[in-house]
Amino acid sequence: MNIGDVATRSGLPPKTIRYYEDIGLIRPARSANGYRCFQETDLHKLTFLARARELGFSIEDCRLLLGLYEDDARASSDVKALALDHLRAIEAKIAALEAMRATLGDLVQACAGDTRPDCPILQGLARAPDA
Amino acid sequence: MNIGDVATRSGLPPKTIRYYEDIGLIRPARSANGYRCFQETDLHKLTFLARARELGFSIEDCRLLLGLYEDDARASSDVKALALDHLRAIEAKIAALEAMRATLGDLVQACAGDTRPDCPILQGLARAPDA
DNA sequence: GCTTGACCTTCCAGCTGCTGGAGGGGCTAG
DNA sequence: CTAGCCCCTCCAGCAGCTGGAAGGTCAAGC
Repeated sequence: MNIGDVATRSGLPPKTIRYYEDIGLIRPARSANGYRCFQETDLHKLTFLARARELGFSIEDCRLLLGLYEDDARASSDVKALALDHLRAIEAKIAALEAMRATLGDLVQACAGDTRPDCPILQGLARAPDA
Repeated sequence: MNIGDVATRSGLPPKTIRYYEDIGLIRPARSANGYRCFQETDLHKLTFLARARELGFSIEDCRLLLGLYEDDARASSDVKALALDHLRAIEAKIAALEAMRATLGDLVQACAGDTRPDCPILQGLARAPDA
């Protein structure tokens, strides 16, 4: 398979696939003409990567996950620990965003949104956050 | 005031303040020795920026907000529109993260997390997302 | 007067995770 | 034999800083 085929099949753009090779996540073979020549296993790894990325895992996490994926002697506890850490990070991000939403939502609601210059949003930004 | 003072008072690192000058968000005066010389108005702008950033506004949004902040003839509707757009973006991010949390949470719960290699998390990543 | 140390300056490089584009080669069909 | 699509590499850039090098300045203490 050429890169275009695995791109279509994995859902990842060719550029991204080249990048993943660059940073050592995959090591596709090469044809005589220099084209990357992907096997089914490469495709599996790419779809695995695509899904891990969709779940928000960092590239370095993906590297570890891929290592575990390929290691038949892995302990599922290692995978779970990684996933749990990431889950906590996601939850922290959600909490931070929800705090933003709450504050911003209040400000937006307080703002008349008309032609006058008075604006609680700007006032809120200029004032101390908890004042 | 020197940069260290405004850094302490605004909560922004000196590096960030220099960066904000670089990209034209602020224009502090200079002392004879070349040091940046901040007025109270600069400090106000910096704290404004710090809070806008805390609420997740992009630098370009901050630039617009700062322009509105300084424009006595602004219409609050302009501010509100910007804030509302950003609020929608935050909500979209929350939704995306909550989808991740749900999927990842299910996988984590299904995983025994012991010394055996069987791992629903890895299986989930290898399998189609909706399959 | 001199040193020490904290502060200030500029500039360049790097982080994440791609993405766009330039400049060039290969391959297939008409 | 040319058109058009695919492939290649390499370099630059996005956001929003952050770290570090190399050097100037200033106040305090000896």
